[in-house]
Amino acid sequence: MVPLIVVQVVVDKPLAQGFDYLWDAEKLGISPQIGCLVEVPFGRSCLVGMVIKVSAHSDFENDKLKSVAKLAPLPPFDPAALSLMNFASQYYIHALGETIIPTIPQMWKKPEHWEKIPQKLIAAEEKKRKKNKQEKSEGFISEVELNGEQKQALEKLRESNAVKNQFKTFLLQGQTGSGKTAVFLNWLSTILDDDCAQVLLLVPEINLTPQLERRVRAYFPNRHMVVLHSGVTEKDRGIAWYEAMTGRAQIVLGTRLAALTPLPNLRAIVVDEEHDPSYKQQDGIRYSARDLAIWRAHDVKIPILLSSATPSLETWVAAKAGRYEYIRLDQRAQGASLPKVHLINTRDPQNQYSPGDLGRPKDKSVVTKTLANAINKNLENKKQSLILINRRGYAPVLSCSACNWLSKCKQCSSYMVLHKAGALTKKSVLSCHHCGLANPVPMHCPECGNADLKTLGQGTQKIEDGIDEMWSGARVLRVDTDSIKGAKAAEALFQEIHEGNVDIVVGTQMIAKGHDYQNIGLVGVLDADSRLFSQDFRAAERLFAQLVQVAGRAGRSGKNGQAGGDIYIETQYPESAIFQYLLRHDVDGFLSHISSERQEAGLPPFSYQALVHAEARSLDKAIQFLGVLKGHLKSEALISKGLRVYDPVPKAVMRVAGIERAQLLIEAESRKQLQEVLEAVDQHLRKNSQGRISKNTRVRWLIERDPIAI
DNA sequence: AGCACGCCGACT
DNA sequence: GTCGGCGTGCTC
Repeated sequence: MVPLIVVQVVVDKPLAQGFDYLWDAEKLGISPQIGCLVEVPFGRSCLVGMVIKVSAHSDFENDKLKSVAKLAPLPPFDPAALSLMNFASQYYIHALGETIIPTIPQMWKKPEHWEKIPQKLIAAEEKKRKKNKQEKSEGFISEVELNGEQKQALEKLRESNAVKNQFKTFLLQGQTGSGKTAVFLNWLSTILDDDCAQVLLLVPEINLTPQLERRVRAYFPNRHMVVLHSGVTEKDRGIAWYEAMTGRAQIVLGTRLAALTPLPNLRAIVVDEEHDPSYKQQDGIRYSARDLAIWRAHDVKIPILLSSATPSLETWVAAKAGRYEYIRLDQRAQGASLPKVHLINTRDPQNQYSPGDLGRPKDKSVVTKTLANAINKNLENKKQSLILINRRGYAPVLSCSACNWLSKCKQCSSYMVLHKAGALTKKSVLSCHHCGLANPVPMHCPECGNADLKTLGQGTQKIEDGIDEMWSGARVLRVDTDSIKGAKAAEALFQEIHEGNVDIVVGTQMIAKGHDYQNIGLVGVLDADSRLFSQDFRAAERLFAQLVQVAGRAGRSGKNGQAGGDIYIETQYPESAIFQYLLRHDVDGFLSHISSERQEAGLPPFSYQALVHAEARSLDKAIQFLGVLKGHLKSEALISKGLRVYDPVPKAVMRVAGIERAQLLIEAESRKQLQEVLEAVDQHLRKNSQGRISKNTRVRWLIERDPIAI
């Protein structure tokens, strides 16, 4: 009698349990191991799943057990990868199968192709060997070129290398141009002296450019590096992931999705621009790649470095409290100087055009006179200007001058944005940025028939038009997600800027991310006020970080003792604290200021939050559903001291694509307390749901831990 | 989640 | 008579 081998498998379904299967060792070739990727019959179809338990018996009726159909040609996940998955699943209240399976590239989730994979890998290897020779690298700054401060920072980091198996979190804080990248790349390169070691370098969802990739590569000419981000093709991603999880790739450079890649020989992690909101996954399992990276470093006892010019308050507070080792770079490397910040009070008539002014445009100017003069001067100096406006399209709303009609979206509680015809779009449209609905632009008001429709507000297109008109001789380029279709187009546009074929760039925040420009003399920010008074308590923190970042783009040009650039911010509220700290480049002052504000209000990082999201056909149903949930928590005495459950409220954008949305905020004094209540919420909701839809009310729900927007 | 089964209304 | 609505239950 052959002994029974039973494996427990989790699949990509919102089911908390695993399912038992028989393991036919003869058919599958080897004995089962935890972490194996398998194909199993499930219901009437087949699914890929992961083995999470191996045993000799099953609690399930043994004669109803099915057998594992296939085994992937993949080594099992290493124990650390599995413990990371387990942690993420518990912490973010997400089924284990739904946590693991989506992190596996598509290439490995097609059992019908598993036989062919070994050949594919060999072919890819061949192809790469040929290509490898042509790869360029640039931007290498050797250790001897580092300034004193950088050397000291590197020394501190290296001290941690000397102690094996030690978890330590570092915060490397330094303004743009202080040479943070050179410090951590030199650090990683010493860690990679060990041939087996793997390092993970996380970067935000910037348009990962060949530029950045080349720079990292320059430091590790003899090391095997892979890149993982959404722009990498499925096939390349599958291979890169395989090389990472088998320990062959020594450097893994990637965006948040790389944070969940198994790395059996991981020795160090760097999270660059650690404050960046794109580290937070916004659908499926809503994890923070930065937080998971820290947990991971702790779990496998390795150092982790968080790097930023404007750390998140969470990180900054931890560093101040001594929980993280705090390393500062306060000088600017390579002689670059800080940009000068100018606040333009838009309410001051001196800053605006008056009727008799020379050079005044026919229509209302899209920029203040003061900014226009600065742009003029900058043009004369043969420098490029960057104009920032965080609004795509021509105008955010279309309105009727006779009645009160506004271009509201039929399906959402938001307005449709006017996009004018251009190089990429043949026709002008009214488009909803929430549901994607696009309608032709009406010639007459749909309500009263009036032909005089007016635009309200301004977006990148309108600014581009206005700038074009005011500086007809200048070469103007617009950069936003509308002007960039596909990563190649992006690279081409940035190339234009780098080569100096553009005088004025108009764009959204995306132009400030990740790119080092050499000839930007001026940055103008047009819509800072729109984010000054937001409902979201983190809005100020985010705006400040973005402004510091764009300011840094201007400063870059101040190399070799030249004057740094200028940043002009148009605002009605120049006296507000955020701008005053920016004026003095006082990052710590600002963080200290919002830190005490948060502490007083009991907000994160001085408390821990979670949201329960609810979606339904009617808002009442969603609110009621959350109200009932709150009632249940109360009646079961789950709301203890130190825990606050707020009243359910509609979401900021209440309706999207016809679905009404509400949320319930839960706030706790400790992580443990929050964990307990969230597990109770999950259990209770699960009991009355199929998947994530409540049985009787048909409300779809979702728990989100550590939300970054409320 | 996805799918089958099952029990009630307006239709070729 | 049946096509189809979605309430309920199951997936090893």
